[in-house]
Amino acid sequence: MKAPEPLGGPRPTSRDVAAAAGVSQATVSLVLGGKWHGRVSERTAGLVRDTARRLGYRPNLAARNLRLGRTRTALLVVPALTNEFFARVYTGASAVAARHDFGVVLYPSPQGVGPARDPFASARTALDGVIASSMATDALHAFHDTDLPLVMLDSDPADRGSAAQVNLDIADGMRQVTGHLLALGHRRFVHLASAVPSWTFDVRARALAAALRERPDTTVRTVPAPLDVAGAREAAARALAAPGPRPTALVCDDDLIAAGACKAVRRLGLRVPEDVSVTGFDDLALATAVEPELTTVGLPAEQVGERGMEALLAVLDGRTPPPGDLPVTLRVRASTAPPPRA
Amino acid sequence: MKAPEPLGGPRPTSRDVAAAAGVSQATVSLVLGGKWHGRVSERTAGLVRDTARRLGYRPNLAARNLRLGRTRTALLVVPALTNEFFARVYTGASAVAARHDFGVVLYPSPQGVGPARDPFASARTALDGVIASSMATDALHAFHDTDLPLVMLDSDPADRGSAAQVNLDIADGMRQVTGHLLALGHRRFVHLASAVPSWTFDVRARALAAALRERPDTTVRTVPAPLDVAGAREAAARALAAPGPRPTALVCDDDLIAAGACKAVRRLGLRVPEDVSVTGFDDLALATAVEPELTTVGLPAEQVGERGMEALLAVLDGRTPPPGDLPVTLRVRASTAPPPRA
DNA sequence: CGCAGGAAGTTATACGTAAAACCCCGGCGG
DNA sequence: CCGCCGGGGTTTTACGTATAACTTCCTGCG
Repeated sequence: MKAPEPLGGPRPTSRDVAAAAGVSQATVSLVLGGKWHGRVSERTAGLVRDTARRLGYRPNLAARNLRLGRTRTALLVVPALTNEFFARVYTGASAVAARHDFGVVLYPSPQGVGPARDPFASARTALDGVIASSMATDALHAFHDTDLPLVMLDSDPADRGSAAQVNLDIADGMRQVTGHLLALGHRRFVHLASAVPSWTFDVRARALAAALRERPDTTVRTVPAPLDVAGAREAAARALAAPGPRPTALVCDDDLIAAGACKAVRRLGLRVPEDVSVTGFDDLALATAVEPELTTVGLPAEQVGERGMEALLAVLDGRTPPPGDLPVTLRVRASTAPPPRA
Repeated sequence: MKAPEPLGGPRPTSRDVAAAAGVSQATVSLVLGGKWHGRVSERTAGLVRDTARRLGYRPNLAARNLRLGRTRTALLVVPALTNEFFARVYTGASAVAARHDFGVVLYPSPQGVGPARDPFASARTALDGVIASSMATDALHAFHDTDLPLVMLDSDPADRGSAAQVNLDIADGMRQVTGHLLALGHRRFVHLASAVPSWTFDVRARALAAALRERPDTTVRTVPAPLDVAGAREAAARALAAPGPRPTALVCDDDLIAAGACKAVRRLGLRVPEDVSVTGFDDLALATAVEPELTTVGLPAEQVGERGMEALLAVLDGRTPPPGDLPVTLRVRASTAPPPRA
């Protein structure tokens, strides 16, 4: 009836449990490991389990990891968790991991770009594999070199190497956005493009350019914008103040940029969407919090994490992860409308 | 000149390095561990380091953790990473950890409430300590029982037990909000209160009630609201549609709720802040993305994480973490104004 | 009666590291 | 000439677990 090791005393080991139960350490390991059928009697197994519970036994994971040579732990590399998209990716990956008795540890790669510092210096535990999201090309080399199974999320197929990949059909998203705006009658576009160099943004730019190239009556200007509302607002303000006819549609690489763009439009005394249409990307919580609600592209972020983790598990299992991009969906809301008749 | 273990071959161990360098494993461990001064000659040390680099040696962390009995890893328990506040807490904790050569692994406690499933089942590595944020009382017991050093963030002092605590001066934040609104002339309040049972929300309610109790000419009604924009909007709509004189100020437990409240107000054809003032809490990115920008209470989320990690390190070091709540700041923006003159 | 074979364990070993304890040798003070 | 010291290592052990290999006992069968 005494508390399980009230304090001070070191944690009980499987040997302690064995001694208390009057069996050998191997038996304890067998029973608690679940693979004792036909090796240990029901009665002994029960006794062992009770004793373990009574002593408050918890297996030493460091020892187990050493013995097994695996840790059932994956490293998830993300640029920044404060970005809702990556928080959702983590959530998805973590959920699948939990289901397979896996753990996920994060490596917040410094500013999402540049030659990330050695992530393994930060990992305090051995890893079974790596899931890297939206990494810059050069940063990836650090991983390719480690012979650890690698899954890349939302990243350039050209960097693929021997890694598995889980990608979003970003290009299709941008095509849908463009199609939607063209159908509404827009012809003069500004692309508020993220300044962060990353495949996920390059694809947006290329898809937009490709779509408009087929329509000679359209114009588009690309303006770089930082990935935050205040900075994006300024960038958008400058874009709108530029000489020449005013653009009727602002195509933004991200919802944060779109929110900033909306503010810039209104600051000029114009209305969204009557005077200027604005589109976002990602469909963050923000998109339905602002007014007007943003027309944007919904990305299945959790699914990216889930598929990423599943791919890693597949690789670890010697299987080949299923190919195929994840579909994205255009969410038409209130920030887009036909251009003014001018 | 050959690549460090191109593939296939198992990772080299310290023994492999020793063999290649023609020294004993102990020497390798000594040199790479950095504590060899006076034990190993400069020349040998250099040789060992070169050999290790050449073979691409990485110490097996599972073995090290086992040997040392410590992992330099902390568990951070958070309700949900998609909540920007907790993502920032993680960021802060992680930064301090990295500086001290520590790791942080997350445990996303299911829906932030209820008797969390055993977090140690999910941790695939042994832990040196736990940082638990905004936990429900009962869920904490699971941790108190483990004899692991525990730091609690933003949680009820009554649940403190033997753990260290890092708290925000939430009550002061709510006092400032209330003071600001009273000074503007508001008298009829609605408190849109989070339905999640948690100390951080209870304090808001108590502080608001206490502040208004001193002013007999005020009225306040408490309306529960979910922690998302859409749900909060509905809750706010119901509150505004209630019989009796319309409230002039909506005090919200969270920026998400405030954003929803703003939308509800406008849906009724009213304006924020001319007809109804709205205040938030947390100062998320959202607060400056919506229009009007939200008057809210800024919480130093990163600092919470930093102080939490520092407190844990202190405890592990046998020191006593410094007490004292972290200050919060009222951010007066555009969503509050004097009430209409009726 | 003898022995195969299964049930129920036990003994022994390996995982890779850190570090305590030990060893050897050259120089130096007594 | 002996003993001692310290620089520069090496040998050895322990950490706690999982599991392969081995033992023992019993039962059933030919």
